[in-house]
Amino acid sequence: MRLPSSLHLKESRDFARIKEKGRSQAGRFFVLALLRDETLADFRFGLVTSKRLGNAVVRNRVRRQLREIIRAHRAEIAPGWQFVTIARWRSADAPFAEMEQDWVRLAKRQGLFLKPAPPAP
RNA sequence: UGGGUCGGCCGGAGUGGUCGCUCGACGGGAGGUCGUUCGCGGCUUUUGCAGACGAGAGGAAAGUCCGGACACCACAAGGCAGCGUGCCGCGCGCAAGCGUCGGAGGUUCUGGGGCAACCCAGGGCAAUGGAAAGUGUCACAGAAAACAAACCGCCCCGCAGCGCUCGUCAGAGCAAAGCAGGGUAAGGGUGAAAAGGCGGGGUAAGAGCCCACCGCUCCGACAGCAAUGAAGGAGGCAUGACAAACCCCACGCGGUGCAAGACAGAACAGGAGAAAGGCCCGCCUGGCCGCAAGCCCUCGCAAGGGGGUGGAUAACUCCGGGUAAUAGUCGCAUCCUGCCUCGCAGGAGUCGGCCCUCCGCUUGCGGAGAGCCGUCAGAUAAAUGACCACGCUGGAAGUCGCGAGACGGAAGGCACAAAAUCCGGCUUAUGAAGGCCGACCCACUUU
Repeated sequence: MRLPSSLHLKESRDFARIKEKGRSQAGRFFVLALLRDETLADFRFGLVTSKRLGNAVVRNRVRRQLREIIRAHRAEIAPGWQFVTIARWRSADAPFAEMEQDWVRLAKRQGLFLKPAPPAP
């Protein structure tokens, strides 16, 4: 399952729009904010890792781990969503399995997934 | 020679599996075009491919301290502001800064002396100008913390009078608790720090109030290149700490940084502002650019000058991406040389692959060399990795044993930190093995 960078949200106004018009929910490690966009054939995602998380190395690692989580669940994500995942400070040194669990729980509760998720491959 | 401890420098973390990201070029598909023997081929453009191949963070990429390349600003004057540096000498460096160098003061530790304050010697440490120019801060505790302070205690005076003594029973004297006023910084207690220390005199009690010694402050012959030291003299003692808070002083510095800047891009102008200002330049002085045409007044023979009116043009600033373009392009990717000069060619080097020759031998590995092919980090909400297993380190529980110990292997740990135009220097952070250098200690050997 690939995850090219063309799915990334890059414009700062996209982030602002999701923050302003979308809904959000906070978990233990992340905040998930999302907004419907029916014109999209697939989905778009953005990541936010603030300086509160740590230095550049820590921020980069959390971003990569988040990309890995999203990549692993790409097939389950319903098309037409724009969503932003904001890393909270606790995620700086969290185990990967717990981060994934937290993100999946948020995604399910916000209806990001297509249907009851099939068992992970 | 061996071992150990400490310090400095170099070094920059292993293996495999599954999956992923960015870039390059290759192949495939599609379009265009040219050729065609109608099979297809050449060139070119473009898009996606869960296509194959190759490459892909550092010694500090960090801090942004210094120097340079490169680009723009009007070659950029003076002052302020801002930024940087900060004991002295010597050496290196343009500078930041550096030094197994020498010295000065400070502070701290150890040893010695002293009742103590403090002094002497040795070692360590530090961004070590200024805290009597000014502002600010100093928690908690404590009565009081910076133009210091009276809680307890001590002392004096007054009121009061438990009670005691004497008594000629009239009274007299002493006098505790308590209350009011005052003195006092010796003692207690608090604190990181309590207004110099100790001894003596002195006093109602005390106090540099006075005296000796020690310390301190000021002046300072003289010594030293200097930091600074200091004979001597004066002063009863003032001046708590922080300048890595602002600040003051001295010295140094064109500014802005690839978000520079160029192209697409039309500039003989797309929109908005700007109603006289804008720029150098954050502020002032100074300078440069601009303040249109038209009209009126005025000076002048004239060219032209001055003033007013006028209007929204100018300098300048900001925004946008419809056309065009588009996940904008270039700048921007090893080095050198050449040019038919800006994208090609040649050469050199790095790494990888294939193959050949030679050498060593553990006989399938290591080393050397030649050839061919490929490659040279280039992201931009920012790729260069994620996960798992092994590995290294670590040694818990538990088991065995009288015990010494043996078996056992859990948790934890495997750094600091990520390019952002490029190069050089500096500083700071930091992990294993291993290597080098220096100091000290111990043992042995030789002289």
